[in-house]
Amino acid sequence: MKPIPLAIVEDDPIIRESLRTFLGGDPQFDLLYTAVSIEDFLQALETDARIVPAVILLDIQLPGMSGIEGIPSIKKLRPGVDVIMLTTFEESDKIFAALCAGACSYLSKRVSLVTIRDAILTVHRGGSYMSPSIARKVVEHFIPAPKKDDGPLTQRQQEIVDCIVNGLSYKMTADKLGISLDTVRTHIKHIYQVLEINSKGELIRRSLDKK
Amino acid sequence: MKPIPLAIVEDDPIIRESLRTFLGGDPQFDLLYTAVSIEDFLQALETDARIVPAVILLDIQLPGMSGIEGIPSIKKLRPGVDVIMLTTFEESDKIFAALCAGACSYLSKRVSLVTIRDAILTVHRGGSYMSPSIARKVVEHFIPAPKKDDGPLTQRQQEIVDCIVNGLSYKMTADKLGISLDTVRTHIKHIYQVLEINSKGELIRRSLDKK
DNA sequence: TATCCCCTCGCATCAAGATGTGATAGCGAC
DNA sequence: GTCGCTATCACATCTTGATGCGAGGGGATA
Repeated sequence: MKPIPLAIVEDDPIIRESLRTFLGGDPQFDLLYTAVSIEDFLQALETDARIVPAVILLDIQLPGMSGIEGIPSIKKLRPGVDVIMLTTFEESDKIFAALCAGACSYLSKRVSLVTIRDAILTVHRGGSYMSPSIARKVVEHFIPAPKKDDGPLTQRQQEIVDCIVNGLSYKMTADKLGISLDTVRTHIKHIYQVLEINSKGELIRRSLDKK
Repeated sequence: MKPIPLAIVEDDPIIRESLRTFLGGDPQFDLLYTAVSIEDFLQALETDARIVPAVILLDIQLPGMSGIEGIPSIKKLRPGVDVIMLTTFEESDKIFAALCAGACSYLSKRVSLVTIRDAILTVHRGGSYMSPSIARKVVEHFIPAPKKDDGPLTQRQQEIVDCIVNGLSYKMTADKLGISLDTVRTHIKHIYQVLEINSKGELIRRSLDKK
């Protein structure tokens, strides 16, 4: 198995050297570059085409451009790279921002060097490793989805709304529900009063937002 | 440390017995119940109030009600429980369905018993463990977000659309952009042709969807 | 029973949107 | 220069939507 080309972007000298010593000394890896900032790293990538890491360990808290902000630029220069975020923070915001930016793994800095090593191997095999507490936050992100209050609408009113939101006209809605056009109008009227809105546009926007 | 109360729902006798033997023999756990189906398990939870597991190992592929379908019912009877899905499948659909239903961990059945044990401990500590390939799929779910094509609209057309989507009428849009009402109409006409739609509702829905 | 809410329907009116036909003008491409 | 695209404006017509007023039937509840 060929060694995995690596890069590290970390400003803290203690952690950086610790990583460099541990990973650089492991024959499974080929540590190509160690940067102290995104700017530094981008510069290196631009000037030296030989730096093509498969995996990057990226600190999230960096002087200048943050790790998250840097991901797009890095991916632009080295599209295939997998990014592992290293961080002391576990705020949901940062986690999701990093994942959305293209990070594929997110580790707390408190984990052991062995765990980091394993995470690199996992990522390089096409997997992903998240610290347990971070994984939990990610998982919980999916749960609030089913939390949608249907508003104070009656069941019938909700049916009307569904039709309208799905693009049906009042007439088509009337046909579909087997009621008269005027009845649909009446329902809409009441719905608008209850929801305190006054146009189909707002109704659609409102319905789409909560889903 | 008190043993962690467990329950297992698994129809395959081999896997079930394997889990039962391994986990049941571990003093860290207190294996309260082993069910072969959701129906069986729900029945047990209803009739025996002493069955209050902290963690449930739940097969996703079960005869009768599937594991995913069963999660809401289980959570209803035992709200605080953490659910770990065990599965041979790694389809994104199933993963997200399970997470949305309230599962907090998702393991491939191919992992070792030790990994399952560790996952239980992790989950019970408030974390989450996902098999690497599954974690990767979860992570990738976040990435396609920034993929929004603004459509083949010209810049001017997009301005019109923005106004409309923000709730302005044609007249208000005309005033805001400093053009005549008829011009707005003309633009809308062209926009509808290009987008192949034919109502304001569709326009709004379409615009909101991609954001 | 009286009351309230929900669903149903009708009519009327005005505002807004959808659609067709046609015209003028600037700008870049061929 | 002509062609094509974009942006602008006008007029006409028809459909749709928003809103007010009124009304009857059914079910739940006090």
